Amino acid sequence: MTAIKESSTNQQNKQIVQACPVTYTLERIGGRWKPLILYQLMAGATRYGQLRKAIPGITEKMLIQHLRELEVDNLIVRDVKPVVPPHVEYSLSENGITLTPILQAMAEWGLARRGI
Amino acid sequence: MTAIKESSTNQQNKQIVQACPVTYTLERIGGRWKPLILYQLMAGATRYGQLRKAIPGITEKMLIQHLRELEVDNLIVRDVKPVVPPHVEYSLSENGITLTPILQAMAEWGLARRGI
DNA sequence: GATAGTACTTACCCTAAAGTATGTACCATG
DNA sequence: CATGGTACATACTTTAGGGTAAGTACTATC
Repeated sequence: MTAIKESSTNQQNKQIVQACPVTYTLERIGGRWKPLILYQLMAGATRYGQLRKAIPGITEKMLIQHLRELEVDNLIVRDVKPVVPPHVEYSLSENGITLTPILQAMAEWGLARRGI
Repeated sequence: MTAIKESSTNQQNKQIVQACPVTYTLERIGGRWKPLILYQLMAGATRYGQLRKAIPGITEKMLIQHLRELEVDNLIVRDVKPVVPPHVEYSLSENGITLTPILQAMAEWGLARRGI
């Protein structure tokens, strides 16, 4: 139960800025680790532990937090196998798959501009 | 003269994450107001004051800060006419123009997913 | 000499995002 | 009954991005 905050200018501006559809999109795929997570999942369904190993530097808190956000935004699917020890697989949703051309375009653009 | 900071994990992770070309791209076009600024400039060269009026909510500090970053990243060009009162025009650089298909793709994606 | 108009600049504050550290649940195995 | 393995959860701290408010430079015009 998060309290309703007084609308600070910061909050107001968040709303204003969301009128821009590009901003809307950036808010779904932004965040420090989301591109890396999405990249991993573009290669196919992946377990939680695999993601953690595949993305050096990410903490468990950040990993799970971003996974939850991506799930809420309907970009990925979380599949829990009812076994023990737990086995949880993440994969791109149909909606998430529609991001791949955009991510690829951004990857190409980035590769072409930076030094290495 | 900004002091050289001890490499906090936060800093380290920034480096790590930049290995991802998508992250590199997002860092150029991210920031709350950059998409809106770029959108305005996609319509053609625009003066500082026009930008400020065209983007409701933005403060002068944020506008100039983002303009400077975009200029440093060679995405926009700053053209100062030597008159008084000052007359400064901003426009997309050739490099900046290469972003338009990506921004358009993101705009379409965003428009298709959100409510209104 | 006060005001206006454009394009900034700078010192300070506040908050949201990211990071740290530790704990939980479940069962199998030794 | 302690340990290991998987997939989380949560309280707390730090940092960087964004916002506030006020000031600057230049000249023309009243």
